[in-house]
Amino acid sequence: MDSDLICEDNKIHDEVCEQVTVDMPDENELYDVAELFKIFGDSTRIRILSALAQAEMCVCDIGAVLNMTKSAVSHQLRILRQAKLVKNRRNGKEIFYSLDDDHVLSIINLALEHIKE
Amino acid sequence: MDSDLICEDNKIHDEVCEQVTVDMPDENELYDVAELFKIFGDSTRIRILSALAQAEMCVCDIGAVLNMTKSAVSHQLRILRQAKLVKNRRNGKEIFYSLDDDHVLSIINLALEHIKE
DNA sequence: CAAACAGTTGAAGAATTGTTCAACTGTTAT
DNA sequence: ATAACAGTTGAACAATTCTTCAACTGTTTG
Repeated sequence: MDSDLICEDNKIHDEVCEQVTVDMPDENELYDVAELFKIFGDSTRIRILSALAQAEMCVCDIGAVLNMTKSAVSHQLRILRQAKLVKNRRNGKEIFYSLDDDHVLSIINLALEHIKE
Repeated sequence: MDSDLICEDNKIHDEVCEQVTVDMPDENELYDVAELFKIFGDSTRIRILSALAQAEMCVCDIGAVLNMTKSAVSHQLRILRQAKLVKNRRNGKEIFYSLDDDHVLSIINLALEHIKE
């Protein structure tokens, strides 16, 4: 990872590298962005979010709509909850989930647009 | 995955489920969106894309800026290439990479906005 | 209080993924 | 032609991740 790195000595390359290095967004921000995308990067979770985009739903019903066990749904909902992408409220035995933020949908929709090309 | 599924017989639930099922986006589209996000969901790739957002660069220089081996960079570039997120052109010994599409950046930037809250 | 249902949780196993290493291709310069 | 450099590739290994299963908590109802 040392002798393997740099192109032959070349001022133009060095200048570009330095400029890009300086202008790079904050390392931690990029890390957080990647973490966010990692959560979107699973078809099960995207399907859950798409379902919740249409109606507040309980775990059981999400499972019914997506043909998954309650357990599998619950595991994914925990991840979505920790990422603050969904919120929930209890009503008797049932726990209803909904999107936490409209931002979530705009990101998915932007990606959907990109796909259709 | 059968007896585990549906809430107690309840017309309201059934109606919501049916409506959501009908209105769900196409299964394959959601799958493709998840695949796209999966590619964004790695900090190495996000860093590469962020670097390329600022300047066209060769593999060596990307490695220098991000402190990675050429091999690791190349492996990730292949994934980005296959997803049509970056394009390349050869110039002598060097191969210069750049973003394939401005769409790419708007998705990342939207996510960056979401992060900052 | 006991049964029934909604939901959560942890462990286990399979599958996927990212990096490294070594060997390879392709281009340039001596 | 051969050495040197830029880049790619496949195998191997470690690490992460998703689902299933079984056991658990919490709430309602008989």
